[in-house]
Amino acid sequence: MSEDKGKKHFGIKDIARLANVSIATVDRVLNNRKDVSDATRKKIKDIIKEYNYQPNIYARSLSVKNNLNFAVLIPKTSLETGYWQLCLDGIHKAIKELEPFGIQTTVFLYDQEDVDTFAKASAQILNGKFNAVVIAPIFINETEHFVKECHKRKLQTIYINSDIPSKSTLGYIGPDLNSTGRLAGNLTSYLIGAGSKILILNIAKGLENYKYLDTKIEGYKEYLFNLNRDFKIDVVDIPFNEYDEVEKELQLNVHKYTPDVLFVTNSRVSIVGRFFYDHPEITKPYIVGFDFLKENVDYLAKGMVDFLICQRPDKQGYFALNYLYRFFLLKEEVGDFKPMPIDIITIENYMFYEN
Amino acid sequence: MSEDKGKKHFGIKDIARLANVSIATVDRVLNNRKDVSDATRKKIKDIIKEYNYQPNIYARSLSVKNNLNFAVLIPKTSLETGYWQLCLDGIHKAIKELEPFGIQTTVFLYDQEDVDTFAKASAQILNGKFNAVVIAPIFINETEHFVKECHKRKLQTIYINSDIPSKSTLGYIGPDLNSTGRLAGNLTSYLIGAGSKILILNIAKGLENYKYLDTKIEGYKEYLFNLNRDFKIDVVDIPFNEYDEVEKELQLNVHKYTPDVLFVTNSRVSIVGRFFYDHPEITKPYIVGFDFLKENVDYLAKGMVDFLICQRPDKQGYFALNYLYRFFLLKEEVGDFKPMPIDIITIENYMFYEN
DNA sequence: CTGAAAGCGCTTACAG
DNA sequence: CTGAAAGCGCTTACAG
Repeated sequence: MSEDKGKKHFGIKDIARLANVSIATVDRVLNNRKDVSDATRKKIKDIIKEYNYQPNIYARSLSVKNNLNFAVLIPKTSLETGYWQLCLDGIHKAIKELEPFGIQTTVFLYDQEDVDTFAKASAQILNGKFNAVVIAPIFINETEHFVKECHKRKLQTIYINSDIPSKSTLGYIGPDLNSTGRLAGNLTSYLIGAGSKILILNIAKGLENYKYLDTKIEGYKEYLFNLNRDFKIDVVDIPFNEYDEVEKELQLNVHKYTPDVLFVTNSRVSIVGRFFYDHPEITKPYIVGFDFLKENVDYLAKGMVDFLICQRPDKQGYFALNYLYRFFLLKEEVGDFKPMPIDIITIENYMFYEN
Repeated sequence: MSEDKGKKHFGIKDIARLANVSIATVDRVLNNRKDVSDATRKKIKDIIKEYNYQPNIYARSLSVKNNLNFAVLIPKTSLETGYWQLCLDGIHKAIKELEPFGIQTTVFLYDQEDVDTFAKASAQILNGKFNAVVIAPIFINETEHFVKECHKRKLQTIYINSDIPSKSTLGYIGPDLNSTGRLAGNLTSYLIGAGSKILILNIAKGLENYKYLDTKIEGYKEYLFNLNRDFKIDVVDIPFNEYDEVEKELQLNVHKYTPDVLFVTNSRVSIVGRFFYDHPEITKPYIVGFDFLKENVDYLAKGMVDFLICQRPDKQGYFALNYLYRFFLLKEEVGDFKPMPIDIITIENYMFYEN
């Protein structure tokens, strides 16, 4: 009926006493260093196991004088999307937590519409004295080139937000994009009957940079196709410009396709919400889109957007650095793929979403 | 294009040097203790502000010798529901993290079908030397009595999982139960057309102990009623017994009501999933229920359950203790209501839900 | 292969 | 009102 937790901290000193050695020797065993006889090593290991010794990581963080330098290379926040700001928020949270451990982190931001800024920033990183770099691989070829150079210099790499074929050393942390699409398909399937019309909307500038949208769309279509419910699915690309121009395109396509569901493949779903809000004369289809941005949530709250699928960019940023910390300091193995949860937000749970 | 983070830690020593005082005096100012002249206090405060001094909480945790004792009073895990096990998992995680700060936590488990066990455990807590207690207030009157006694003894209290009218000193951490019901209503509304039939199922032993289910049901009905879509809603209580008996009840009620949606108000939704899995001859309605328990997820994965609404019992447990830590050690103000996120899980995102 | 000592950035008696 | 010193549990040179 009651579980007790007692015992004052059983520390390195206690081990030393029990083993009749100095604390330095215990430390050597704890950190798997050379220069300990097998006999004492075994004796100490046994005591550690017997007493279930847990090191005090705070004491360790105090005494250890790390000199780790991490770099972060992600797109800068643009007016069009606050998505990367959320990611940056998570990164700053991690930076603050990591500082007491002697870890310095430098953030490099590039313009995702200007590959030169990526090249320049990545060159800076290569010339710096970094131990690891967190990369959002928007430019696939340039990233491939960059990580190759990193690996030559023994610089660890980790991807966030989307994965690419050329491997980083520490894997990828972010959503499974195919599943993200499948989830959108799953939600869509609950909204409409057999034979309904679905319009997939890509609203973006320079679509060539957004290969990962294709993965989402594949998952979406595949899921719906396998239901055998004879949905009519069309895909339309709309360049992201002034609202007025996007509106014109929306008007055209909505009239052309009269969809029952609109699936917006990225965080620009608020634009579509605004469109139907401004045009109450047009029957609103169900609308599914991405990301917990203020403007998206506004139209969710107004009932214009039905489902927002969220992949926690803040957590991605936070955990990317957290994994680096664990890799370097705690020597933990890190798996190749660290999937992020994929959250579903509606008008009835958005107010509790933030922590 | 790049944000720099530099500077070795600016510490209490640096402040002391700049202010021409000893570190003890700086410490006095930092911790708002008496016995410092206004002049030096101001000088030090200015330096702290100017250099944006951030204390190293790890160093603090090392040197401070806290003697805090927390108690946790929650239902024990029963065979029928792993819900409280999840909560306990989060609590154990927090206990481990809090130990290095000199915080001892004792868990008391009571049987939610036996009020005597609650009385006995709460008496034990009152006789102990605790500074605070985390309470899951299943027994409303007994909890009211207990917290009154706690408050007489200057014992801080905090509720988790569900709230009750008699106030704890540190508020409530958990879901907004009315919203939880509304969210279930919201999802339901996407599944069915006007005039559809909905059956609400309470499957529980000793229903009188589960007042909080009523709050969920209220939110659910209210949401659906306000849509004016002429849904037919019925509520049925089924005592929780052997599966065979529940099955019989289910069979009766499904035939009687032929619902289009089944809303199971607690975590016993796997039973309903199993029922339709075992009876493929009966047309399965849409099924909405609660909680990320293994057996529920199994039937979600099998396509028998459509939506699971999850209120993160693990996080509730973790954060309850985390709040106590912040209240006592960081002197943070804690709000009255700390809402938990309400998550939606389907067959397409459950595999990424756990962290 | 092993140990004594200093130090990480704080807090806490204790002495003045 | 103020300061010198010890100590929290570790790690890190340095000496042997």
